[in-house]
Amino acid sequence: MDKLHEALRRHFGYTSFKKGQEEIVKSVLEGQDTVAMLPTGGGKSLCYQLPGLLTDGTVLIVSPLLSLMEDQVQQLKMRGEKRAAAYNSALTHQEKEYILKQLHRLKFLYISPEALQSEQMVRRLQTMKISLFVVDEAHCISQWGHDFRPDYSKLGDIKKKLGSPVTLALTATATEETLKDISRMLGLNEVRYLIHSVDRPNIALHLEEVQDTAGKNERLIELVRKLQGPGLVYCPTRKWAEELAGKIAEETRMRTEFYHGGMDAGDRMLIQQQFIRNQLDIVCCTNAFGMGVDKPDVRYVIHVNLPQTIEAYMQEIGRAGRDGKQSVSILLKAPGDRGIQEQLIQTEALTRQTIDFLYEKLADVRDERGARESLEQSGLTETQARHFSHLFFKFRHLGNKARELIYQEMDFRRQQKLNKMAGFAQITESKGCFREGLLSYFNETLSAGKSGNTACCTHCGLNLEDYETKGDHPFMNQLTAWEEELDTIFAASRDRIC
DNA sequence: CGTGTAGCCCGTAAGGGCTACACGGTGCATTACT
Repeated sequence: MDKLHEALRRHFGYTSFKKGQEEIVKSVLEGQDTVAMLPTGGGKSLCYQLPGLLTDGTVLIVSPLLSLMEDQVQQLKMRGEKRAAAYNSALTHQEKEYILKQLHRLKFLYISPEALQSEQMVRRLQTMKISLFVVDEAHCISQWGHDFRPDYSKLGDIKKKLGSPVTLALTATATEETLKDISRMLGLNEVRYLIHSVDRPNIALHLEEVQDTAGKNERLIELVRKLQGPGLVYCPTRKWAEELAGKIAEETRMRTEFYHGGMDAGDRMLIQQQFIRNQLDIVCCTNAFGMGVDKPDVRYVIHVNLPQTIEAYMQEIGRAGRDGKQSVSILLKAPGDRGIQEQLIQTEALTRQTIDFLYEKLADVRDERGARESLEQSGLTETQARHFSHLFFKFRHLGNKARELIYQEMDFRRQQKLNKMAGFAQITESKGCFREGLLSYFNETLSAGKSGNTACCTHCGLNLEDYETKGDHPFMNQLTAWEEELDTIFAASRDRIC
């Protein structure tokens, strides 16, 4: 047994790596900046935890969600690794101070891109040895870094300030364009790409045209009534998710809940846990749902509207069938589908005149914080203000060209991504294979062995009846005896806490 | 762009029909207050 496998066994208790892990571990241990794709549930955290344990210094992990950080830290602690902590706004003043003091003793530090902007934190990190700089869910850099969470685009600078430690960016789904964007934004030069196919052969692809919104809702009820669950229904708006959940619950009596970013953290956590523990049949959600939800047996994912990007679509349908069993994804489309997404993009966009006006207004502003305040006073939303001030400071040194660049950045990027998604959805008008069409956006071709696979897509002879509930029980996921018992225990302890 | 709703008209009154208008996703952090 070589050293690596020996360490794998000793620290994690595994005798072999999962697909793709070993390459990634070796790559970073060789000191190579690496951008890697690994299927969700494929054991991403091991890819930095094992190298971290085998080298001196601290592993710094940038993570997009507070809940993900908490999960990871807890898992490490449960495995007996106490030198792990998360640093973010969920902490009190005292806790933050404590972590800053103990920083050099940590093996794994999880942090949000925003918290990593803190000068105090950076100064402390500069005095330490960072063995590995990790960006988890690295597609967020490209997906959010340009507008929604600009601090993601500043990770490259931070990395440099920390003396450019070995960097590892991890994601499950990214087009070639996104992978390049990630490397560029992180300022990686000689980067090694460890890529696998984004294809998930056990997820059948079905697209279906309906008349209008009423038609979608009607068809959806029909589908969830028949399909074997559990399932996810992705909706474009919070309201739609709530109404659908109500309607499904009423008409099918299946255990249905909704989930979106407007709910408080406790409710969100509860729904997520219930879904994972098979106490719900269906969750109607917005794009807020999914990251960090590692449920193996989701049998279908239905979209009642176009997602905004192909990558979002991939991520979302990819939540089905993690156990490798046959699952199905269904996109219900209707003529005016682009409308909502277009509008969502537009509400954050600014006109040329507004940009000119605001550009003048910011002339004397010194820092981003001041800029944001001033912009919000001018009536911009929080997101708009952050986006604009980010672009302002990025381009202002270019003088006259700056405004034009800001204008282009604000308008086009997201529009283009939506165009591609809408372009893909038009595939129903051809006779082509959906899977081939979809993979082409990732510069992939369908690997051999597909012929005769009727579970591929609508145009390859997919039969939705194969995904319907069979057997006597109208509801899936009847709890087994021990699960029920466990539940009573949990419920009891929950009551005590409340 | 599409949907839902508030408010108006009509005028036996009630409620149907119309127009105008608002609204729409993703999460970090931070603040001053009860």
